[in-house]
Amino acid sequence: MLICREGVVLRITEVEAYRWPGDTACHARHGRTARNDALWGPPGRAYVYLCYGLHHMLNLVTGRDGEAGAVLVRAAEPVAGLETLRARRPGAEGPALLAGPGRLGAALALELDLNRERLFRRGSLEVRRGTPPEAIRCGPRIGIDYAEPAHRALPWRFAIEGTRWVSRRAGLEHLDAVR
DNA sequence: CGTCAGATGATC
DNA sequence: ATCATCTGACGC
Repeated sequence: MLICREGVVLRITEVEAYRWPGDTACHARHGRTARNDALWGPPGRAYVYLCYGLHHMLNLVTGRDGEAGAVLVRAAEPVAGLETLRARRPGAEGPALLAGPGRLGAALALELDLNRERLFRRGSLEVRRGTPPEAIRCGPRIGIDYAEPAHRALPWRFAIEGTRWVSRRAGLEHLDAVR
């Protein structure tokens, strides 16, 4: 899948899945609130939130309207608009540009007002179908120490086999082959 | 290589 | 107080 924004085109290389009920890593675990409302809404929209006061995180809402589910985009590789990306993140080279959800948010210049944006139509933030990966790996998600152990162990992080565009704290070597 | 603290702000 | 992170500093 591709993410398009202001002339920048990225191919998604790494994601994590979240849902509620059944997953205490999910933001929806304490119910529907102003912040996570988009997570409960109709699929195909963005769920954007600020993490640690610094990083804008991009999720694609997946569940049916009224159910909470989303995919966190953790890394991507550049397809077009490299000049713009470099200008937004001076000094960053290679994976440091786009590998990691916070870095990705900075590279895309995400803002909180993109929350609830419809993604599968023309707009300032858009998702399009790209070249499907040949093989995928999966393994545990990252940065969810607060969740129940059984949910921490769920293999719900996915990355394209062989890509170098994977978040630093969570390299491909920790993931199992899926197909 | 590794571990660690601090940044920083919306949210509950 | 908490937090789906990142960076730079330090120690080995």
